[in-house]
Amino acid sequence: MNIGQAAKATGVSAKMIRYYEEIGLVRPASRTDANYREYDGREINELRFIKRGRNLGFSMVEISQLLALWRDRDRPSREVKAIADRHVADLDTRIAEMQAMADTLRHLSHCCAGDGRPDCPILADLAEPPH
Amino acid sequence: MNIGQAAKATGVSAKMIRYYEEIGLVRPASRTDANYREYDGREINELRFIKRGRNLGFSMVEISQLLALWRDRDRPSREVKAIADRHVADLDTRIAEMQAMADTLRHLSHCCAGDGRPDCPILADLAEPPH
DNA sequence: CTTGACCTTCCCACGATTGGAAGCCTGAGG
DNA sequence: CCTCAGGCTTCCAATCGTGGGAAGGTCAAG
Repeated sequence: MNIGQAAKATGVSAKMIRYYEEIGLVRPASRTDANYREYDGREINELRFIKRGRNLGFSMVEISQLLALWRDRDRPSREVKAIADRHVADLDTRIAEMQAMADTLRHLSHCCAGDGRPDCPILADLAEPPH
Repeated sequence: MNIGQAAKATGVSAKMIRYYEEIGLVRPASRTDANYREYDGREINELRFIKRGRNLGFSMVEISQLLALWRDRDRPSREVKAIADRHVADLDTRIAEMQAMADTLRHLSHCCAGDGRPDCPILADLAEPPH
């Protein structure tokens, strides 16, 4: 299984697979005589793990920690949960921030005629000193 | 008013003020004999406008468009509203994505004992093929 | 053997921000 | 008047995760 097939099987692009190897997230793949990387089931599973982690919004650092815990059959689930909970808290913070932005803008947009005239509460708000 | 005072007055760091000038977001500041940038009320207002736009999550491109509309006293408010609405839609999309991540993780974390034992539904989910 | 589709490494770009180094300038106190 | 801290200048680099592309080697089907 070369890098292209691994990419197709995991949803991780070949570029990214090489990058993950470069930063030490996954072990360097073994090579064929022609210097092609080759992947087996174990590596495919790790790449899928990474992909799923990215889809859940984990940073590379967090994924690296999760991978380490996954590889360790004696891990305490406490540690996994801690990482997940911290990430959820982080997501919630960012969601709240974006929600506040969206709410503010929705209100301003609602008050904006949106026609050919220049008067615009959106610009008026942006021009105001940050309250 | 030099760049440090402008930074303090607007909440935009001196680094960023220089950067905004470099990319053409704001006009190059006039200079003193000693080659120091100097800022007056007009520029301070523009920097505040940018700051407020950033706080509302607009990209630099969007802010550049909003700034242009702000400077144009004959702008149709329709255009401002369109930019704002597009941004709100974008925020809503990203909020929904992050909400889905958070919900998934909350569920998994809730099912995880979080003690000294290795069994962990969070890792189990990450290891599964992306459904 | 040719051809096209792959692989390899290497460098560059994005967006927005921060950091640092080296060198000049300003302003306040001694 | 001199000095010293701190602010200004420019330039270069790093962040994070991803994608693009060039130049060259390799594989497989026709």
